[in-house]
Amino acid sequence: MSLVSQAFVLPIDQQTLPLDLTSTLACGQCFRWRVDGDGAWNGVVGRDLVRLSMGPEGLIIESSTTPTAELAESLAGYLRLDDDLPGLHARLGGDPHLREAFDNYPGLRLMRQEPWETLAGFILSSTSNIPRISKTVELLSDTFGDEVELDGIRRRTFASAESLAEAGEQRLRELGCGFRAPYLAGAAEAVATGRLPLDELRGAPYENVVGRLTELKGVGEKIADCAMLFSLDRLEAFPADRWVRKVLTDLYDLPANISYDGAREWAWERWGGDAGYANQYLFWNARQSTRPMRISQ
DNA sequence: TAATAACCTCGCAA
DNA sequence: ATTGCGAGGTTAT
Repeated sequence: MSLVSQAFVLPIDQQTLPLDLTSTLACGQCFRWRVDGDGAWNGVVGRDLVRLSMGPEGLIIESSTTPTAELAESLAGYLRLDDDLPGLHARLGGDPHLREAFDNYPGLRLMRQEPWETLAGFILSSTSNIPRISKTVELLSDTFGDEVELDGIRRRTFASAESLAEAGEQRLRELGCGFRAPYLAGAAEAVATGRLPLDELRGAPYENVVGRLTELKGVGEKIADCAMLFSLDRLEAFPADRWVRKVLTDLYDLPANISYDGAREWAWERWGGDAGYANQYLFWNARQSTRPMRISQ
């Protein structure tokens, strides 16, 4: 088994360090991870095509570049393995609705994705759905990304901001972006020119980051919150979409017409810096129990 | 400040 | 197979 010999195993103790690849990679925070026939997940992280699966001793990592301890460390950051999930479950588990979500998806983790890919993906999410977003993101990558190969699997890196800026609105419309095409092209231009330095936003105050992101046409508070929560280390971000808002009204008795800011303030009072995790667990639990998504391809 | 229509196209259900 | 509906929001009125 030459494949196994090339794999790197990152020890995982599910008791102290729970990790569930399926819920983490399928819960709607990322758009480019797929399960293959063996039940392993493959996705592109930076310039590497990576294949992940859970073995008895931990996370099995294969990569288009030789899997090393350094890559494993990088993926540990990508999967936010440093987040204390048991602690989170203990802090918020008194809430019966979160308790249910924790019990259903105990190893669901937020991720630390690349800011540009995340922002672009969620610009495309506007009035759309996960299958369509995934398809468009993949088409953009197939068109503008660089090929990477692992054990016969061929994928491409995500389309750079430069490539999408150069492509322009009309080309992005041809590739199925619809009315989001000018938004994506504009964001790509801002990032490519350095006018919007995404990586420098990581440490800035919350309101400043929201302010910078929402300067972009097509990026409102919800999409800004998604980019912040899924890629910019802002775990307090609370991207209340229609599913989460329905949870807030149906399960927590908040008024249906509560403002976006009102929902965020309410979440911060209740969950503080854990608001982002609460959001994702509630989103995925509601989404799966209402209209379960088929996890495949 | 708050409500409403328009925006592209595609996936999915009937 | 074909049709019709609604989709993880934002902007413009």
